[in-house]
Amino acid sequence: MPELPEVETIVRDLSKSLRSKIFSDVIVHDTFLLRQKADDFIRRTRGRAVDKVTRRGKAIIIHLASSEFLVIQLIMTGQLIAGGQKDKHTRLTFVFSDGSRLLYNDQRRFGQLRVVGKLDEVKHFNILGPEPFSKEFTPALMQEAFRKTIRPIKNVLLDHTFVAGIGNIYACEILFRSRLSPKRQARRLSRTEIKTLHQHIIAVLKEAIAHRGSSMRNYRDGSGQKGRFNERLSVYAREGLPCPRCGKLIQRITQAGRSTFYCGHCQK
DNA sequence: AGGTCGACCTGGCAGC
DNA sequence: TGCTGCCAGGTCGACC
Repeated sequence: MPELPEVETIVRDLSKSLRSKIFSDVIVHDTFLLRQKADDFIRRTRGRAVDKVTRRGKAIIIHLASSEFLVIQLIMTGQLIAGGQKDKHTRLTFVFSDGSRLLYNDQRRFGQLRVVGKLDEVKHFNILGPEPFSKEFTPALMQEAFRKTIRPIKNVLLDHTFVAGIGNIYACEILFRSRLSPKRQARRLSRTEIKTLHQHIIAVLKEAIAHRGSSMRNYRDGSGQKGRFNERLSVYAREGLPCPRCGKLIQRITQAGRSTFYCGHCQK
């Protein structure tokens, strides 16, 4: 479900709404999503104060005052909703000492939650590439990564060991803005094209955050609201509609088992 | 070793 | 209405 901009929106909301709250109870309605025994998860959460909330890639990290971390990966359909009514997709209910509640809802049950003492206990974090807004994510680093692969550029953008946080929606949008065909081999990109791509990765993600992310079906922010960026999508989920730049029809192809949307006329 | 594919799970929607 | 098949924002492991 959510990519970097959606998770960043949730993290910013939670940073305010959870500030110095204390987990007074955790009700596990569905143990399937927990990466540890439910009693261990509850024991390490209950009674703990929230220190701060951060993000790594598409994962939400709630720093507990106990120096442990509650790591939440929403994967496809996970939602964290403040207040609201429990429904059939509510998998956990977090109760705070001031009486407020935070629901974890997840239609497809792909989400993962765990409490760890150190972040490197989460295997996923150890293979994750740099954050796109970090200093280390540079055109030079991209060029070095591209040199080593024969894959098309779309597949490389989706590879979280290359850069963290980009998913299918933003991979398509970034390539559209960069006027690059998703089928181009990454290693064939020129220095100038890589620089352009680098700029658009950052610009598109920042713009999406400014619009509180994109809501296709399930994404909601911490207040249960939809994101507004999907109104600005140029190609994603727009097969057969006119390209906003040239008017030719948007095409859909499959790459590495995922849908790619692009304009065959102005993405070269 | 790099790259692709299917599995994971649930539900919405189109087509018949 | 009810069935079938396809599709979905991600990640992981099996396999070539």
